[in-house]
Amino acid sequence: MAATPKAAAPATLMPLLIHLLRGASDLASVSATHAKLLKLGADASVASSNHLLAAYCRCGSTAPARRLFDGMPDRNVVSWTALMSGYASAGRPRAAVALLRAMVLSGVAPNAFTFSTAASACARLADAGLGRQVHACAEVAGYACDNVVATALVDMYGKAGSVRDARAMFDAMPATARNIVSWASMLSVYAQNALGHDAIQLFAELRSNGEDMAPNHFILSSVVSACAGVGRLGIGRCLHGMVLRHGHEDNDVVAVALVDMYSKCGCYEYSKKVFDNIKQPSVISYTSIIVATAKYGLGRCALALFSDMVDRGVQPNSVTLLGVLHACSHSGLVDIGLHLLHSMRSKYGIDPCASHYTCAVDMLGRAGQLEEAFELANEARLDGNDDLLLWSSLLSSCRNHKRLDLATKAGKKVSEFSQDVAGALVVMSNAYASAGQADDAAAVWSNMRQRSIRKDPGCSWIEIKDVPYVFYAGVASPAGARADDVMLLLDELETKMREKGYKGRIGGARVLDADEEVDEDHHDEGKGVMVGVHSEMLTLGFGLLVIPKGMIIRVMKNLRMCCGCHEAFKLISDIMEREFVVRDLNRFHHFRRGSCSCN
DNA sequence: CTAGGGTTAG
Repeated sequence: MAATPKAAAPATLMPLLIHLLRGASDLASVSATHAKLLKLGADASVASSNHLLAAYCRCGSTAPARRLFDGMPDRNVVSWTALMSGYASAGRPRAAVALLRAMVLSGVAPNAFTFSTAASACARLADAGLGRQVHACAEVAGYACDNVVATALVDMYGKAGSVRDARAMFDAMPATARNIVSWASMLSVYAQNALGHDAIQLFAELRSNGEDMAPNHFILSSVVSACAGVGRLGIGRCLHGMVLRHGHEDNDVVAVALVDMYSKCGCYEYSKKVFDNIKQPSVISYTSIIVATAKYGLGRCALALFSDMVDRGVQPNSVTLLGVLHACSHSGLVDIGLHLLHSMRSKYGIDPCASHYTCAVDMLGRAGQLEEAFELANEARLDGNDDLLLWSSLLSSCRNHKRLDLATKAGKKVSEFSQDVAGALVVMSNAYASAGQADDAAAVWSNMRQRSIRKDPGCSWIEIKDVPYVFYAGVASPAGARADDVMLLLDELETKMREKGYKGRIGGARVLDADEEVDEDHHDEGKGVMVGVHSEMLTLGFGLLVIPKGMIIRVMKNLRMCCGCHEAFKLISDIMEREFVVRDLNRFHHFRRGSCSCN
């Protein structure tokens, strides 16, 4: 019996169909091909429909894909997976995961492609619960040991914040199954979850037993960003070298990670150099250099970069505008900042959100325009945690400007929240303490103790020959930190500083005047809050001892640097004729010749 | 038909 033309058609049309669809990246040409196919009267085989389905999904058109899918008399695992992947990449991950259940119910067995797609949809949702269900299904179906599925699950657990599960998944993979993507995924899990030290350590493992796996741009960008997070300049520089050796310097993502790393390690000049080498900076490239410039207190310079960006036709996003506001805030450009806040919708089509308002309120507060700050805070009409953050920041400003009346108002607002308010309460306590109301300060502390609220301990660290040394206030120094020599040096410095009119103390216990690093053991009921030597001071002392003259001493801190230490650092830079860069929670201080870049 | 990277106030 001769083959009917209808049966022959798909076989002959298939290569043509694939060719046409491969070049079709927009809805118009995919539907044109679809129409042509229908006109030819070719019977829609499952394979050709799947190709069409995938083409619709590639150009992000899930609606026609869905219509096609619904009209298919037969659907195989490829049809289901193609549609699932279409939903996931079109920003509808929930619908994608729902398809997994539907396909099982309709009697089609998922394969490795299906499970990895489903896992990646759960990653987009950052939903570990749903992800765990997908993991269990994959396990039962025998696909959890497939290396692509396992890697997708590593990524899913990481994006959902379950770092331990991600690592367990990674560890369960046989060493031979771990390829460059598996390593890159695990590294990015650490980097994205602020576990820079773990990322750096895992990278070292990859280097020592990953044989022939040369680090690619995915790995380099993750590890560079891990260095940025923990301020490891030494490793960061070494990675920059690898980037150049492996020819990844033109990769935009790697470049951004380097800009960010240098800026967070206190090397603004290097950040700028890397940025200037980017041929066509993206929004993110511009944003990262604007944020870096802002953190360095170069507000005008940040604004110039911003207008440069707009002139070049690069559309700012919400993060960019936050960076620009931040720049205004830290350089006292209040009017420009407010104008930006109020014109961002009309000029750039971006609605100000909680972070923009908080930044603007902080800007007003910093400038001492506290009444205006209150007004804006009320105008913002935020809710929940956003509102708490905004009022806590305003409370800080009131305290910094010694406006106890307004601080009480803001403090009342803050205490209405039943959430973790440790930071805000410390600020409140210090507001009282600096206003000389030690009893009220002590009352806040005992209230905190009763509610068993604790604050993260402050710590500072420094990198010596690629080894980090971490110091805590009032706690034994790390091994090799020469604690006695450090204390001796600090005492000597204090004497010299006295001669220059310094009134504070750096060597012994004293009244706390900063909103951080409270060592409760030193707390003396009713007499004010006492602390030992601040961690940044210990770290600087150690740095002065071991880092040769002429080299910049780089100190990192997990909280904000306190005013007392800030003053002392300025004097010490003059006395010792040294330069230091301190990176604290949110900015840089470059000390040299008795002054600081932050003014 | 499948897995991975960068910027975010206080």
